[in-house]
Amino acid sequence: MTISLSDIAERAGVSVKTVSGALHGGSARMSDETRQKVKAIAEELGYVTNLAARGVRQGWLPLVGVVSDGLITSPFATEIVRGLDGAARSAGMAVFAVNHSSGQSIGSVLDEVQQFRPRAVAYAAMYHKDVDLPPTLAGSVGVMINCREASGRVTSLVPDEEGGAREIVRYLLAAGRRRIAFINLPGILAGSLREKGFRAALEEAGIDPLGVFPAVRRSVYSDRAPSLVSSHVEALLSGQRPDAILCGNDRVAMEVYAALARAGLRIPDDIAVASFDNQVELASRLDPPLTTMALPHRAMGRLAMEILLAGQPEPPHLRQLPFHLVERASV
Amino acid sequence: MTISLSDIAERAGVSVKTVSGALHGGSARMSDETRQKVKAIAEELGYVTNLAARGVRQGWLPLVGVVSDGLITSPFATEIVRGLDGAARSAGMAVFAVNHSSGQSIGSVLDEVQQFRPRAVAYAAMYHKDVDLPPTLAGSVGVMINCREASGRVTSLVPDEEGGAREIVRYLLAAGRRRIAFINLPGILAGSLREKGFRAALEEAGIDPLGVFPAVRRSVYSDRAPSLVSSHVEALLSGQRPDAILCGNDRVAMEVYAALARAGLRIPDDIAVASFDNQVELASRLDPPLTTMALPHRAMGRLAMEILLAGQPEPPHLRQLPFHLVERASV
DNA sequence: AACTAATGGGTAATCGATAACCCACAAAGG
DNA sequence: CCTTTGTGGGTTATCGATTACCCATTAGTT
Repeated sequence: MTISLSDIAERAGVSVKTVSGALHGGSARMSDETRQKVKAIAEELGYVTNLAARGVRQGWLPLVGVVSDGLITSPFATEIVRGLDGAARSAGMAVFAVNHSSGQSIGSVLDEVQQFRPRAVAYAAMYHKDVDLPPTLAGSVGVMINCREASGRVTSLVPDEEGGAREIVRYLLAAGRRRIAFINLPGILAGSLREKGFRAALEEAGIDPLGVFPAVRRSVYSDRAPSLVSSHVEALLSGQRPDAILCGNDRVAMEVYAALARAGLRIPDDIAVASFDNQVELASRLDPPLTTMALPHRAMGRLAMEILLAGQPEPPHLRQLPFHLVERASV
Repeated sequence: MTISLSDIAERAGVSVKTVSGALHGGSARMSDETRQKVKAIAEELGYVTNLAARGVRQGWLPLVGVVSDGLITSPFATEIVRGLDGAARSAGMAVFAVNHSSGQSIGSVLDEVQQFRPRAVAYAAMYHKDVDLPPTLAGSVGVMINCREASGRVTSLVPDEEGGAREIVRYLLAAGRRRIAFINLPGILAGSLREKGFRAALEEAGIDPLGVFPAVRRSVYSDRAPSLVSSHVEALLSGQRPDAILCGNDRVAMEVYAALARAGLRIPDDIAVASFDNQVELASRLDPPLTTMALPHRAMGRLAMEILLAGQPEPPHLRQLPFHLVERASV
């Protein structure tokens, strides 16, 4: 029971193509009078463009498909969508997000998206990782976000983990800290890259790292299992006490805060704490508020959309985007 | 350069309609041989259904539009989408999320969605609130999620705040707690409804509440502003000490934990702490893990989709969904 | 053997919007 | 006065899939 162009045409006493031209074809030649009349009638009837119909003709819908590795759930991932959405909107496109649940193959999810004939498709990972796209599918994905595509056939946007780690360590050094420890996230790509940056920054200052510890996350399903973070902190404090602890993420920092509080140490006077993520709700509410490196999620989203919608695609490459230091009171 | 039914038809030496029947019309009468041959060729050519084309004919695309009040950003809101998505998937529908940014009118966002001719549209709020849908638009929204529609023209699904509060208080009472305080969230609908439940549960047990405090959130933009939560806790401790503190959400609970730690009190031995939200990342990581009432977000999403896709719509009504107690170690 | 019924499949219209093409008319130029 | 140019707008084909309708063949009935 929706209104179509022909309803408007009939009512206005003109042809369908004239209505189409008046409403959508910006430059279609036609008297201003006709255009106004058609627009008025369209408005009156409550006409809403049928993009499906246009899509058949055009061969695509004004959609950009975003296949994400798991549901867009984390606060950082949301930032990716925010970046994508902003850029898409200004190009008259809508973002169509589909999650790649663990049971499915990438191919089947991509097919699911392709059914809607999107203008372009991106693949986004929830955390920085390596992703293998089957060779046949490389052509249907325009950009990989927050992950490195192994074959190099697709442009990938990732955070510059190494550079980010270097920057925060330099910042700690500039603040006069010398005995710096790193409670890192184990077993993930970001962790190993950051460790490289961490060591490089200390090396260039001629300082030895006080230690790099893996922080095992406390599983959601075993609430009673103690975290390794506090034992790492205790180990650190029992030796040559550090004057700064760099944490793999804000949640680790939260545990570090608790452990330091138990030991009666003040932040940042006795020990500075810094981390990665800038999970605002958490970082800004800790006491003292946490200094942390914000991931370039929004920028990755925005850039991804620009690449997707650009007429002339660049040759595939890996692009590393810089972190952004958020200074609060913990250093 | 995509494959269409006619490409397959040509290759198979049959008509387009036969191909259509073989691939999509499950019950179309046709020899098994033909069907298999067509399917094989479709597979070989990598055919992907063009939903836009089907959509023109059908009058709608297999999409359910979800207009959300701000970007789907909070972890709880994600649960709504998860619920919607699961139910949509099993009905062969995809969820098309569009965010209602503050600058836009609801009408214009709805039009934006309607352009894609979705099968149904829902409106979801990020936190429990009242929403006024302009009368003209009431017809185009099938369900309101996490908000109450004022006119009563649209079915609304909301958490049963009052019941949830009653339940957690009864739980505290059952655990032997008698002097219970409530550090609530001020100025929001959920807060006032929970307060009713809080008082009701205590009243039915013949116990006076130890106090209800509004907790002013520390603004993200003024990191240095002290939270009122800790002063509330201090006030509580200086009087007749409570044996349980119910918190408006997990973040408030986090601040309460910190304040109690400073006062040298143990949880739950000296004071039990409970709250609302079940923000898993936070609640399960606090020490001790936090007992909290989980919001029925996933259930609201699932039920919303069922209502949207049900053939026979019920008359509009307000439906309150129960919270779910997540027992951890803080009580 | 003729007639009905079922089966397999083709023809062509249709959905709504767009676009290539054509036509009628008026103004301008020679 | 005739031709050119431009302007406003209609005709009709098209995109890809679906569907109402029709036709041919074969199997089953009497």
